[in-house]
Amino acid sequence: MSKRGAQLKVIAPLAAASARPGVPTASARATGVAKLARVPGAASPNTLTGSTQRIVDAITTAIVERRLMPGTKLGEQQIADLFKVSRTLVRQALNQLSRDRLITLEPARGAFVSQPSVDEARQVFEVRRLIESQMARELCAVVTDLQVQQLRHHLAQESEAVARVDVAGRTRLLADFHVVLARLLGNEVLAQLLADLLARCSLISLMYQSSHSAQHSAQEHVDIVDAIERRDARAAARLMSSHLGHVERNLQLSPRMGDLAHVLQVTAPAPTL
Amino acid sequence: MSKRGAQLKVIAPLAAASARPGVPTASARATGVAKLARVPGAASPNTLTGSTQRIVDAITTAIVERRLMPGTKLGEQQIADLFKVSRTLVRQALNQLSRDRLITLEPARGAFVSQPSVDEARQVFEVRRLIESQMARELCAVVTDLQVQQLRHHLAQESEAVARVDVAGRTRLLADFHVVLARLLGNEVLAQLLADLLARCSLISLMYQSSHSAQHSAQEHVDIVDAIERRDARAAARLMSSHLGHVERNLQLSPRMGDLAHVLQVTAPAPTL
DNA sequence: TTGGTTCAAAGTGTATACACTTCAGAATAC
DNA sequence: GTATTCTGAAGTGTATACACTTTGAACCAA
Repeated sequence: MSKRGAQLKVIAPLAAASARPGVPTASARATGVAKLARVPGAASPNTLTGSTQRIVDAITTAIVERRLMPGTKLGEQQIADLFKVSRTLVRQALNQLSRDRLITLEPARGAFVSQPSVDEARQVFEVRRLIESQMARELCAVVTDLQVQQLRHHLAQESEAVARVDVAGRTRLLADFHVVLARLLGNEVLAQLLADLLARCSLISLMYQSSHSAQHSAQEHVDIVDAIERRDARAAARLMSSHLGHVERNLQLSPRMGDLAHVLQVTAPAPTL
Repeated sequence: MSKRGAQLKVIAPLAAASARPGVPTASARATGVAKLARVPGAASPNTLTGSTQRIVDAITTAIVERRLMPGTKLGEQQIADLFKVSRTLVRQALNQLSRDRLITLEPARGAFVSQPSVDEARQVFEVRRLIESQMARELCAVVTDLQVQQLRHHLAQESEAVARVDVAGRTRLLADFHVVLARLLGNEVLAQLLADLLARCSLISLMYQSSHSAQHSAQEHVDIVDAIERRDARAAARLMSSHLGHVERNLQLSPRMGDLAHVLQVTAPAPTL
């Protein structure tokens, strides 16, 4: 009883200061939606409507920053109390999150942080390879020197975060790198699509205990930008592909001993069998 | 008053017989969600929960089959009455649809069938080219003879629908072709991603009056499958890319005379200026 | 102890109620 | 006659209420 109550305390700090900028994941959609609603001065009434977005962002961040583990139950009333809103808004938020595959809704049972299967993990990475290698290739044809500078700036931030062992920050930056590339193509649709995939990847890599060092990832990012700066399309595509390959191979996708849940393919509580 | 009431009658027939199978678009997600919820015998209780999915499917189909034109307002109570449910479920459905970009929610004003901008249209097609050309290339490496047969079967259905001028059917089949290709790669994540993009494309092509003949599309599909059968990766990718290029170029993306709404960049009702 | 049954607490699913915004038309001022 | 303000109907945003499902523990039987 009190156990479950404690589980969710992890979101509590976010309920207050959840307006933090720069969350790279699914919350990026907020920007897109705001863009579609061309109401000129609708900034402050948006804040009212955005109260469900606040919840989405908080939970997304909590998942990505590993404060909510896969399988955790998200009770509606519990979250409603934390954010001081009614279940109505919480349900809206949970629906959005389930659409992003960050949580799974089980009918009449509730919402749980998703436990992506090994298959799903492989597929997500395959899609990323497919999209991002091509993206890197095409970027070489249109990238400007100024944009390369922007990329360098991002890389600098990455290595800085790695150096000072800022786990949350570096995780965000390492993921952001890929969205930044997409955005350089001037294609917001692509950027959002990738942002969604990356949020799923965060969940996947925290579920399957990635052993891929942040240091290593950052270096591979540098290599990719080098290739892009040289306008070497083939190398850029190849490096991107192998980078994603490395990340994927460093996941413990073959179930390890001791990780009974994966071995037995059990999702949540064991069925009555 | 009665005018708006009449506008929405177009969904009415669907409210009854909306369980039609094979809608290729966003409703495909239903399958995915069902797959994630591994509850064994949860088929019949799902029907209850699926009452909001019924609404999503009906509206999706209505939009794709051009019975709901871009800009049409979707009043919550109106839809609720049609489907004999409360606004709660309607709002859930509208939220999902807005997530798919099929409708646009304007705060405190309501839901409208989306009017994708020219920019958005271009970006969606760019993403499709990026994804699908690569997809066709990779498919050549793994496709089996049996799968080629399946593709031939699909092509046969396409040309049949084209022959008997079954507009709704051929539209669905022509879009489905691309999802079928994705599914042959065995990647459900990719398939769903593409399904979403295709739903947006339906909206785009009906908004910008595509002049691309179904006949022509079907023939290009045949060419693509021919290349795949020969395992000619380069040709398959090139044909897919040019196919999508043709479809895009046949959209009236440069605003035509007489299409005041586009020329003036007005979204819905003209502002007070 | 093991297995099955019953029942109440907890939680989700849907409907309804109420507050607040938008919008159009009437009334008023100039 | 035009422009402005006011007002109420219509509609959206959020909260609350109630019905139904799930769940787990107590209880009983073998």
